[in-house]
Amino acid sequence: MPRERQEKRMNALNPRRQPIQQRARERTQQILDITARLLEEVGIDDLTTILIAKELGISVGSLYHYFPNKHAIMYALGERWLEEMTIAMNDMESFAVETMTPNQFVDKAINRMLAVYKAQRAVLPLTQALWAIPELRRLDEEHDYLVISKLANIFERLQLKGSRNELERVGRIYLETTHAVLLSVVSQKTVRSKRSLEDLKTMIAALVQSHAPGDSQASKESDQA
Amino acid sequence: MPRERQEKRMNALNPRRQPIQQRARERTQQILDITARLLEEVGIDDLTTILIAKELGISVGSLYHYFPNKHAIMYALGERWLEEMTIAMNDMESFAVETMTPNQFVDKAINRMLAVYKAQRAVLPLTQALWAIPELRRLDEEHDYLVISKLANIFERLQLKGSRNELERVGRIYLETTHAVLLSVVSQKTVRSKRSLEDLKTMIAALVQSHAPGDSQASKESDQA
DNA sequence: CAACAAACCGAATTATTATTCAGTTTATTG
DNA sequence: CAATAAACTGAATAATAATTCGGTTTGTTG
Repeated sequence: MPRERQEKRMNALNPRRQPIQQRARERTQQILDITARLLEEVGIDDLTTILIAKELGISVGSLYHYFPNKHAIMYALGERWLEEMTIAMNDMESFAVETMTPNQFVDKAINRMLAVYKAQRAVLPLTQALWAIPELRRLDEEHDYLVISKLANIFERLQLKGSRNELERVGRIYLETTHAVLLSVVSQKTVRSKRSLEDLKTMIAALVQSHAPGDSQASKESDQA
Repeated sequence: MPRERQEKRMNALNPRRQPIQQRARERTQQILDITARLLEEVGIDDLTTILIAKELGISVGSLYHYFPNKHAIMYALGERWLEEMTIAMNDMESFAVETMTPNQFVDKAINRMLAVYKAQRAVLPLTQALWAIPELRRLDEEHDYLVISKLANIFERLQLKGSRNELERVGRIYLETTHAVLLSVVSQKTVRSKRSLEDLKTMIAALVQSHAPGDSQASKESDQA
């Protein structure tokens, strides 16, 4: 019963075929690489199929030989991103969380996430596109779900307080904050970049700490009294 | 020497005229209101001039009577946003910062910022558009500059450590974090929303604290030893 | 090397939208 | 109530970009 590739949904967004020839397999990658570079350079609005083709030195016709439409290329880029993130989150889950303090976990986890952001080009326009283009929205949601649920798993192992629902809410705050600040971090020069990364760790550590047992969010409350 | 309106730059993005008749002044506002609503509902990509006109019950021609082009409408929306933010930042600057603890300041400052985000429709698509559309980029930069420099002023008054440059870097982290999390906050229901707001305050408080004199970022370092 | 398929080409087609403009209606004013 | 300007109309135009398709070149295979 050969049905390896049957999980594929959204036919209109998947590559036309699994390329037969070596050359073709390379082309598919080239298209994605060039598209990522152009996305970074010119932004989503000026990213046209003609531009991609020209930059690659092939014709638009050839481009459409590999992808059924423009969104399919973006979709493939989004899948790449999601895969990287999946690996990273699995890495995090395999940390010996139980033997770590929350701060130790945060330190390692943020470093791991930073590596993903550094490796991937065009993170900002890509993630914006995943949100803005209805056909790609599902990928964005999958991404968020992945990160948030894995984080919630880890939060449980760290013995944080609160229901599953609550831990997932904290996961979203973690995600949004980390995403926003890492975008700054990767665009800054070394010294500033390093300091901003420290700031991020400080903030996320405070977030996690505030949900640890034995913390009654005391610092703020007492001030307000 | 009457030259009231001479600060206007970018003729192509400003309204065609200061409307003479009452009706017309209302129209200008209506256009902005409808555009903001549609921006929220359909997103930037499906926001067409025809749609705006139809939704308002006027013709495209009329739309162009008020604004020279589509970007000018977005630009006006961006200006509105920038004005709100300017008022908010001035408010913050007028806090009696010197008599407050950092945490007290953060509490009030975040509340003030939340009010801006709650009052404005379509914050996410609007800010994305300001970033993505070259003609509007200047507004985005003005916005960032406004917030960051005002924050840096306040940080100085709070006696935070570091050069002006460093305080502005911290201002950016403050801005990015607050923006990202407030977008979540305004989209959540009451209970979750309230908790996320608390989380934001916790994180920002930690950020500010870590730059206060007498703090050697001890908590994280000691853990890593 | 013939036959077949994979890759490729790029001009032509299609679709979508912003923008214009020649006129019409509505308000203001002397 | 003319006369003038403000508001308005919507079909026509212009520009841009995605997508198609008939045909060519290149690679593979028996």
